[in-house]
Amino acid sequence: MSFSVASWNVNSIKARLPNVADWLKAHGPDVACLQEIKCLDEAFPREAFEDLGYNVETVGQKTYNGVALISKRPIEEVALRALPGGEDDDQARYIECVVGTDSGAARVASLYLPNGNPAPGPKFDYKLAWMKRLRDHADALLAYEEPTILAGDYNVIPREVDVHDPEAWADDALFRPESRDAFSAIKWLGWADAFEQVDGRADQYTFWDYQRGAWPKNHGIRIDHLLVSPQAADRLKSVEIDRDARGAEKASDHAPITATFDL
DNA sequence: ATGGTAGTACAACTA
Repeated sequence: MSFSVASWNVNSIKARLPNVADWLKAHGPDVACLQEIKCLDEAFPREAFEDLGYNVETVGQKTYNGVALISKRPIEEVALRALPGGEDDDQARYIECVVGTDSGAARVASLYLPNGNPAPGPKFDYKLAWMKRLRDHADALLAYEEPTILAGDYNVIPREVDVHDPEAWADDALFRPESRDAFSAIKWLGWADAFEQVDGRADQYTFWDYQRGAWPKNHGIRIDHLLVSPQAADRLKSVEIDRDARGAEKASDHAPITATFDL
């Protein structure tokens, strides 16, 4: 039995609907975790996805942020519409659902971790605080001993080999030691980076800036990740980054990344 | 060292 989960920062679902719909028709993952939908829940084009066979859950926000989780499998429960511990945090960055699989169920989250630039500063402080909340929640989730996939735009470059020019990014919030250490600390709780688990090659990017010809020059970074619990890691079959989606007309600056499980 | 692009929304912010 096959169960696939994709993560894609679409950079506005309204601007990207043709790209996303075409991609879903061609690839059809069981679950797609979308980030930066940049619209309120009522403005999300849910019918377009329902017509493709997806159930739709969103945590939207006007202009910025916003996440969606769409699933061909039944959504048995919307477990969370925000990351715990953020009483004064009104940014739409997290949704967590339980979806049915052929072998039972899987827990899947779509998350959009704060960018954090410029660093240092209040935005960087917010990023690190959000990562601490994510760590605490990720630790709690492991106790369920379920197949769990935390998919999203983490805005963290984990390794030197995940950026075309490490020196140029040294002071960036996406590559600073504090960000990388916080990401590493989550993994050391017992989570695996799906890409590193099955591939781990250097120079495999998921984001290329619109500026400075980053895409044609392949000046990219790997910041979109699927962290998987042991019960999902044991069933992980493959991971694919779809660069073709980044090369399309009117593309998002992120490429989708898909993990496939024997679940 | 600056500016280059894209999206939202119509000025300026985010990335």
